[in-house]
Amino acid sequence: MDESTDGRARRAAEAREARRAQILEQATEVFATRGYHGTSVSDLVEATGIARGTFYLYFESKEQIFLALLDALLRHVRASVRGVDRAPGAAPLQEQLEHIAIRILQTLVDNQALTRIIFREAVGLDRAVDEQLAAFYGELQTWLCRSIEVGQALGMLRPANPALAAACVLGCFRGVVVSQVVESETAIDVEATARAVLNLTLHGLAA
Amino acid sequence: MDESTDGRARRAAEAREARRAQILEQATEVFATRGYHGTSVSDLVEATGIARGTFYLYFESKEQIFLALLDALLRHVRASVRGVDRAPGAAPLQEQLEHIAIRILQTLVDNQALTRIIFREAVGLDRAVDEQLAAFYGELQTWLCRSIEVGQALGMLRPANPALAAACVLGCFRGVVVSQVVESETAIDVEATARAVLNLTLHGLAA
Amino acid sequence: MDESTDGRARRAAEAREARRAQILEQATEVFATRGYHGTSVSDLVEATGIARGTFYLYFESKEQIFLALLDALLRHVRASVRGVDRAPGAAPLQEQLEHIAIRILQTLVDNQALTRIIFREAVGLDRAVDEQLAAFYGELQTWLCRSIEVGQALGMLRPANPALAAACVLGCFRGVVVSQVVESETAIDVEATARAVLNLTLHGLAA
Amino acid sequence: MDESTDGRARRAAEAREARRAQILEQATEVFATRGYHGTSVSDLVEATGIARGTFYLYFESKEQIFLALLDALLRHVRASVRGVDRAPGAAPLQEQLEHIAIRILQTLVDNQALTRIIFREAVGLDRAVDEQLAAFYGELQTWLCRSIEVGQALGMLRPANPALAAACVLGCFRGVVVSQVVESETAIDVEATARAVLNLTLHGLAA
DNA sequence: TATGAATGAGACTTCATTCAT
DNA sequence: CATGAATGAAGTCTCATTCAT
Repeated sequence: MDESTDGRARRAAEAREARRAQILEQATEVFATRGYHGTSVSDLVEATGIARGTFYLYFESKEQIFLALLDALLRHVRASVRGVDRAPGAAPLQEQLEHIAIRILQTLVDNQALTRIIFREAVGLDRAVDEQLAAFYGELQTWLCRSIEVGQALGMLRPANPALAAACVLGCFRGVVVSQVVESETAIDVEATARAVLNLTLHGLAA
Repeated sequence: MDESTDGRARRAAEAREARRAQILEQATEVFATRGYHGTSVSDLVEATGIARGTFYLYFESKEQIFLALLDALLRHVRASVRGVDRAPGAAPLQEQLEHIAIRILQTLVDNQALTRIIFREAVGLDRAVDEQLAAFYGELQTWLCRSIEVGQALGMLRPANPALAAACVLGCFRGVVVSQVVESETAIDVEATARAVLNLTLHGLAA
Repeated sequence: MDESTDGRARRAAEAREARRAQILEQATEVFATRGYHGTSVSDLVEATGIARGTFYLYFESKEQIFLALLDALLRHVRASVRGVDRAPGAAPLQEQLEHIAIRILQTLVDNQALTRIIFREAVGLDRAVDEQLAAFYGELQTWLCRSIEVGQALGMLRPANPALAAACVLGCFRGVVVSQVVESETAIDVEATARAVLNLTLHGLAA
Repeated sequence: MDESTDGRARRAAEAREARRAQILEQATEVFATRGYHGTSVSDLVEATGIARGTFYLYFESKEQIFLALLDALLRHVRASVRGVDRAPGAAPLQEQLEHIAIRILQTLVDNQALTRIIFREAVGLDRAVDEQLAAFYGELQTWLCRSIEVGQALGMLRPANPALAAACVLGCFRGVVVSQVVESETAIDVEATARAVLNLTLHGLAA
């Protein structure tokens, strides 16, 4: 009986998780299309075909489902960034950065709808969302800043205000993502794009 | 009587325009502080000290006053961009770009509140606002793209996908503006910053 | 087989009744603590440890379980009131009233939670609850009125509007119950309290 | 111009107050008929013929308008109770009490709808309402308790637990109010009723 | 019988906009 | 022109009840 009970409970939990994931997925589409403020809970339940009350069975509020969405993408992106190896015997920084760039870009391409939401809704939503995003960009900026400082210390990068350079690189990357992922409907060559961006970032546009 | 009527009418029109400008200016502060969705018409009339009804004598709607704001900044920025001289005998492209960068950055610094609004509220507001912004970025992107193509044709810039490079440059610039103007409270050295960005853009980060 | 079927049915009915009683008991506590409107069906099923659906197998609705609760207490109180003996050789009215008062007060003390519910939630809930309570108070008032009239006819009570006097006595008793049972947490001396109330009711406060 | 401005402002304030009072009055009827929980903001705006939003122009919430109602009655009742004179040369306590009883009863009769609300809705509404009522009853009980102690010290009242006696008197009065004002539709003789109650309270029912 | 996920009517509240003064 | 009270559509969220398993 324990077995059957456990089995039932497990199946229920799985079903619940599946349902939640399904709602989340469809909500992602709606948010990506209509924006955060343009999306009402009515829109969400209509899109998912569930009842108004059912929505609140799975998510506390509109803000919470959006935060869950955000979380999902940020987890992906953070995972892409992790794995930098500054140890002596490791691959050269440029190569590592290239892989990181490719991984991040690939993640964003794979989650186009989420990416659209984040890059379009930027800020000005709920306080919680703003903070989450600000914290994420802060992390990214800090990590990039450190990496640049290391590169400069190693003589691989030119002297330049690291914070400014980090903002520059981050913005550059962001610009490419916006134009290639957010606003474009056509598929892109992730590797080539990532390499091109890194190339421009490292060696500039001048002949 | 015509004269006096005209005079009265002119003075009235001027007074109206002055009042409108004054409302716009104060609204800018409010929008910059609270964001578009966080700002209610109540906030606006409270900040400007006019009556609710009066607001609608000067602006059709909350969306329209925001569009007017947007317009004001975009006009400024457009004016900064114009004036590129591709004629022979003109100043070298790099120098011209430097001046443009300085002018644009200066414009954004001078209109910090408006800049904050545009860079924070980005998109996802009203359709009209989105379209206006998209059109502006489109212009900028196109202009940059052409400039890069010209530079490549002249052999001054390396071969690279011009659209991608334009996105990169635009994003880079945007990143710097966000970190130095939007999110920072301290005054910056506009010329130095503009030069640094252009330098990084043209010659890259690598040693 | 008939026998075994009957036995099974009987045992099932008993089990059902036991379960119902158990739910009722726990619901009483919840209602007493949180009030009728402050108690949700969720609170009830949580407190009783049954599933939401199960609740509706035993009670038609939230209103019905509350009516059942009410019924339980009113049955108790009614039983306490019954047994007045106006026959010639019976104990004197005062003594009888004293016993009745003691019995009623004891019943209310023994069912403190239920008493709290009834005296706090008074009226204004559902129509059915209101009617039930109104009918009960009507009964009590009528019985008291009759008793007073009898007392007056026997020359034991002073002339006074019997309905008014009944309202007075009922209210007096109610006031004591509220202050001693509903709002107080400490145990009271039921007999002494009942006697004191009756004493005040019969002989007044004046020296 | 100051005058006209002041005049306009004053008239506006008066109009506002009048409107508020009108809403309050009609809301009182609705609450008295349907009870607190049975009354929705929709009911209120429907009864007053105003728009949904207009309601919130005058009252913060459903709870607040109810508290305003409560306040109105409690102010009346408190005013009736004040004015007890324990000075040496003052009127005898009984006479004073009689006047107080008359005044309070008259107040309740004059505000029948409000009285109904308070005596029916008793407790279990919002925390704020509960507290307000509890505080009021506490005051009354305390005042009565003190008065009884004084009477006992003066030898005018028999020895008895003052708190119990106060609960008794309060309940007695309450009972009469409920039966004569709340549940009855016919007009009553306030003075006679008040005297009768006081008489019963002081001298009891016994012959 | 027992379960608990699903339902959807309806509650409260906000706010962009209008209009009589 | 100026005013600000009034409007009501629309939004978020709750909860008593149902029903497929």
